[in-house]
Amino acid sequence: MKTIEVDEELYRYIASNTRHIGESASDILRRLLKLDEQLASVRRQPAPPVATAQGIHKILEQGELARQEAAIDRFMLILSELYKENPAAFAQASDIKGRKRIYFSDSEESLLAAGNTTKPKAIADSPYWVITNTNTGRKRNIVAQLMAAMGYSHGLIEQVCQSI
Amino acid sequence: MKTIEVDEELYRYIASNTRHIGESASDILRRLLKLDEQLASVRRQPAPPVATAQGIHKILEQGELARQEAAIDRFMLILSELYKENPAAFAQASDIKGRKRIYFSDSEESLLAAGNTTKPKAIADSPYWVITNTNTGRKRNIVAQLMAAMGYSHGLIEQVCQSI
DNA sequence: GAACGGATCGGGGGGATATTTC
DNA sequence: ACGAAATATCCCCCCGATCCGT
Repeated sequence: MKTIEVDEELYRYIASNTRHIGESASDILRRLLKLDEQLASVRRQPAPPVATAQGIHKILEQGELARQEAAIDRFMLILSELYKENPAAFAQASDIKGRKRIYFSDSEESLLAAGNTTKPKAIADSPYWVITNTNTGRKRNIVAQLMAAMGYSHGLIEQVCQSI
Repeated sequence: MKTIEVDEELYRYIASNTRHIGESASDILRRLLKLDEQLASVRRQPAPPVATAQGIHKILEQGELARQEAAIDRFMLILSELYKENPAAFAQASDIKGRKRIYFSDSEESLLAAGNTTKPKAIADSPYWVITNTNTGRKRNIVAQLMAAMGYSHGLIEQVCQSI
């Protein structure tokens, strides 16, 4: 991170273009300057086609999920499977966040920056990281939000969360 | 002068756009953002012909509104969209107020000063703030008043308020 | 920042409802 | 004094992250 000086008016202009709380000056400027043009146009787009959910069914049915001792292992396994099943949908859905923490990111640092002791972990077979310092209820919650945004059915979501 | 933090890449991008030695970061950003032109165009007040209402229709139809969990999120999204659709009309319409509270302002302080615990929030992509400590009925009310003053049709106003 | 999982509890936001004002 | 409208208190629930147990 570098520090630069900007005049009052420019500062207010930048601040007025905040999209959501906690958005950094860098993020805002990048958007305004269209620095990541191609990425931006890909995001935000059409509804994710519901995945086949084969991988999810597989870990549910052949007990791979149940075999995990701790909630966090089940949590991480599910996330990894969700990513593999539909990377594009996962990418779109993964911008869910809490009141101040960001839940997913492609970098450990940004997760650390958005909260204290968030204990980020890398999601296996994916470029993503998740926050991990949460109780089990919230882990269920995060999975439910993610799956909903990815287009999975309510029933399957319930089933998966049940088993965390 | 205020200082902001920017990431490495952005910093290099800004530096690479120096026109002459000694040019300040502020100057470069102002040029890149075309800030002076933009401010001028806002000040020019280009008569508020009823906007096309494209943005409003968009968030209504493609479910972005419905996707918001809480009433306040829908409220804030609508206001942001209304501003973007017609900044000049918004500016003129936004002086609506209650018995003692001011509803909109370009500063948090003035909203705080005009009432107790008004819980002001910044409107995304705009220089405005709104009061937030109201029940849902009043939120509808505020949106209705604002849209009416901006010249939207009764039908569309009803539709939008319904969905808050 | 290094053990780690995650329950528990403090803090804060949303907004219905009680209260106040006209 | 009564009703309607506006205010803002206050309760509930959600989120964060400390800290306890393993």
